[in-house]
Amino acid sequence: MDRRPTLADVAVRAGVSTALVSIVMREAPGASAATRERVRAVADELGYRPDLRARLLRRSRSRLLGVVFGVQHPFHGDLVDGLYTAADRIGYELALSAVTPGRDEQRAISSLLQDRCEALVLLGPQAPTAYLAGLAARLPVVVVARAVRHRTVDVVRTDDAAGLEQAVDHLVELGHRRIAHIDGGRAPGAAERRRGYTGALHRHGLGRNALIVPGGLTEDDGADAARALLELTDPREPTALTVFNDRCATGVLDVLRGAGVAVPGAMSERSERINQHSASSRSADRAQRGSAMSVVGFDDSRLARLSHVDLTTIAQDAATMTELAVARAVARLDGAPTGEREQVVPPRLVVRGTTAPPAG
Amino acid sequence: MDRRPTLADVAVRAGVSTALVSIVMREAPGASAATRERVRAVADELGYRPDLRARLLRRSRSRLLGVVFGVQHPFHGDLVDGLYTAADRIGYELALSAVTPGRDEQRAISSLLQDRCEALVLLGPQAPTAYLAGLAARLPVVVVARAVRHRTVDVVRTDDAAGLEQAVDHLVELGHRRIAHIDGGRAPGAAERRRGYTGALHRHGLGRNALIVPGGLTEDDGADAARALLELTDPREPTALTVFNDRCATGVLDVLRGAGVAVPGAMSERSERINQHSASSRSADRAQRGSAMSVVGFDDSRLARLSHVDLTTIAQDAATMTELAVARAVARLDGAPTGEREQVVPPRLVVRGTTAPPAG
DNA sequence: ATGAAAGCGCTAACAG
DNA sequence: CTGTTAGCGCTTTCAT
Repeated sequence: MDRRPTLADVAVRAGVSTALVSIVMREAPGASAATRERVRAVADELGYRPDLRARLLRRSRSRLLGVVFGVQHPFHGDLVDGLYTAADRIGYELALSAVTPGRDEQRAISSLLQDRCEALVLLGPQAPTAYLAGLAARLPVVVVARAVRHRTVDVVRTDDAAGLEQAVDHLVELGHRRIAHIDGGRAPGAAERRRGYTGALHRHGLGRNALIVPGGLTEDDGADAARALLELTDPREPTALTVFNDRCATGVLDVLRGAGVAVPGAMSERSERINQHSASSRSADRAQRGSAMSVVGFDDSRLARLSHVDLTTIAQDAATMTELAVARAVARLDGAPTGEREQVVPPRLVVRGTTAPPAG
Repeated sequence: MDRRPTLADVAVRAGVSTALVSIVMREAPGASAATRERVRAVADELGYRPDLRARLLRRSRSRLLGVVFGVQHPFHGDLVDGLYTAADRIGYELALSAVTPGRDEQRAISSLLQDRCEALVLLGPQAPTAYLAGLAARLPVVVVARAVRHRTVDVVRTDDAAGLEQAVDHLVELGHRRIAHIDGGRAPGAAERRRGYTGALHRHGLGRNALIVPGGLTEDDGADAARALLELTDPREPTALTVFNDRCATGVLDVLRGAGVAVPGAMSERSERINQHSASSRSADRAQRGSAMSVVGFDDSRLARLSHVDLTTIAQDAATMTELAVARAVARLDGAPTGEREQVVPPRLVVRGTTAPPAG
């Protein structure tokens, strides 16, 4: 396997200068149609591919956006997809750097810095604000899906509070009065969602019924929270749940259904059967009374859309968010005047199978 | 925000030549301790970071490995993690390129080619063998988790057939006689796993009971397959299932449990309750008879390890596979003598909650 | 141990 | 329209 062909190789073979080849390859103006034709033919024949690194090295502007994402998070997958699309549209490349169990955020960012990215897009970063601020002093930093209050850091996030208000409104409209929230702890967005939940409950005069159960952002966190909920012996025992995110909601659903608590939706066949037949356990009591538990998630990740999950959820508008994030990063690079540091995208309620009026 | 510091900036500030700074930054021999100290101090002070692109451009060898992965696949996340570790250990960098709903494999590979990666590591690629072969003519290509029979393509994969044999052995040992397989269609590894399943059944003299249900690699595929299975009125009605992968198994589990079919494991509390109370539907009949369905997945992705899933599964040894993949890529680059094109890693049965002896 | 100089593959002025 | 030239930031001889 010999050396890859270079611009010079193509130039020699085509009998022109390297500059001309460069022009043709970049589809820049300044070459005759005939030359273009010939150069392209030779390039194809040689299997020539421009060396991006050399190109970027030479260019003052690298047109490279660094992206840090969590390899575990389904929603990050959706965001990465959107980022590719958005970057592509305006001729930017993406450099991906993953946060994995064995590779922390710090390293992910650090490697991107070496790649000469012009700006950084961080998906739900864990790093403290101070660190992000330090980073932003070196190059434009756009944080997605997390609130960061600092004047040098751009933020694109969903209106988490509004999302939870929509969720609560939906449930109240269905007739629910006792609605609990399984929260995300210190996860990005969790505080805002808690706030939205509490606010909405008060607005509906249900402040007394507020109940926040510690959760988290993984399925296991949801499972734990659901188990805790099942232990609850309390007049405020809820008929509906708003859950921090879809992953967590999945865990909740599994445990609830596993414990015989009816959850509306695709599985209702089973639920009905359970409702017909009494049993001795607490959760069966619940079933016996004909009660059911409605569940609302957050994100509208692919997870929620699965037919067997069919989760009512608050959709984050990944397409818009990624579009804004890329646009903002580029605006900073161009020194264009920009508006607010923080861009808040409205969420959207997606009603699926897991919500229904309370039984009884 | 002014220009990032370069080698030259550091050199001037430290009062030495750029060559010396280069030596210090690379920790190469040829500089006094005092100089090292001073240069490093200045570099830190300036926040200097070597430009990877320029470095790679100059170096003949880029020490860059391109990785194509599917942003949707949890198991690819595990592999990426392992690849980072393996590459890191031998001083290679990784360039990640994602396959997303809006970005196909072709583009993912193409962008890596421009990045001057020295070799490509493809995780479960969909591309036809011919295309991969063409690629391998240009640079070393290591395919992970898919069988490709071509003399120029390196392959690191799990012994899929052996994995399914282990799964079947485990179930037979528990006493199951009617074991069905939900397969992965044309997904990487699916054919081998089917073969392993069929072979193992024959070995146990259960060939007559073989039943292969069309599935796929997503949760939805599993859900569909499970529904099809529930419709089954057949003497061969199984008491246990081997499923193409963990994702698919998750869908299967949800539908089975939703239909009231007892599956062993964390959820058994509910299952027992159901078993006590008869109902009219087919699946309830199944429950009434005290039957249960054991389920075995494949991959041992994080999904299987979730407490509420607790899936018995065939573990792919991601750490070993990634280690081998990187080692092989580098061996090709070094022109080192290598062994077989195909390296097959043994899988390992991980018994968790979803398998138990057949009821009755 | 240190420095000068060449050049990796490409683009951007400028000259013709 | 085409060619020449000068670097981008770094590594690597080869001198000193």
